[in-house]
Amino acid sequence: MRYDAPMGRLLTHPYMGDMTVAGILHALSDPVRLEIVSKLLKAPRGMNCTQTAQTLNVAMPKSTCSQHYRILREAGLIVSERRGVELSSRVRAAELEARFPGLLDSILKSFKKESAATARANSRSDRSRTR
Amino acid sequence: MRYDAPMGRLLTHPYMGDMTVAGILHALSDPVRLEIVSKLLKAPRGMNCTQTAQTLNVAMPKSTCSQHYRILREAGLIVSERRGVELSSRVRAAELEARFPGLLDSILKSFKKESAATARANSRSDRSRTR
DNA sequence: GGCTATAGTTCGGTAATAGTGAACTATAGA
DNA sequence: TCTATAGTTCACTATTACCGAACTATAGCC
Repeated sequence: MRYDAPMGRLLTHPYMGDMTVAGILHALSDPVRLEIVSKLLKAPRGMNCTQTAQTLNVAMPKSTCSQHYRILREAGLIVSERRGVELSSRVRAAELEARFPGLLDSILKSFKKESAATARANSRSDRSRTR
Repeated sequence: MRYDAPMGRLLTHPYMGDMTVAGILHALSDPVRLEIVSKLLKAPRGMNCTQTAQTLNVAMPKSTCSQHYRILREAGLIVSERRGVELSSRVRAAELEARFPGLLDSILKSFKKESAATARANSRSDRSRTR
């Protein structure tokens, strides 16, 4: 039920029809992966592991990053293709939207709201600490 | 960061402010729990473990059912209160909607769509098997 | 071709989490 | 108090996650 991706036998992506809601929610049930997907959506040309790990300002071993990408890929959320030495990934936004309309948007909207609230809370406690 | 529920020291529920998107998605990243929540939403007076296990037409030990409820409860998705000998749970729909507008609806809408598609596929293969 | 550097995957270990039967706790009613 | 019902907790096994070390793939240079 899988097909080989353009870059060869290394990576497989599920068909859209094999995606499940539970699978998608599991893939997104981790703050790091939520962050990755939300960053990928803003990068029209895709992003690779290394770039992601840098922008995430969380120290993350590359093996861990690779696993996060694998989980997202196997859930059908992203496609990865090789560009020279690196692997560029992007969100399968149109396909996802066709299969589960509004789902990803709604999740990322909530996540954005939560992140903003957390950031506000942190900056408040920062100020109170330095006083 | 928790408060005791009305029925005593047994069950704790998180404050709404402690809910996280990742936590909610994790709680819903299981088809059984998605089913439970969707059934609970249709039962205005709440439902208990035993009823749930029966309507789910999946053989499920009560310890497993209890764990599913615990996970949903700890993620903030449901509240449980004692009614005599049984424990009645309902979805914290209004609070969820206030904190993450549209999130639960959107997830359950996708799940419903997927369930319908699966049911159609199963009935097709049933017919072809009996021919 | 070989050599080196970069990007990422896979492996192997340990740690955390899930499913489930058995034992236990809580409530209601006779 | 005794019994029945509903659910939780415990203990065990099995699956999954994290992360460092080793390995693979590609590109560029000589």
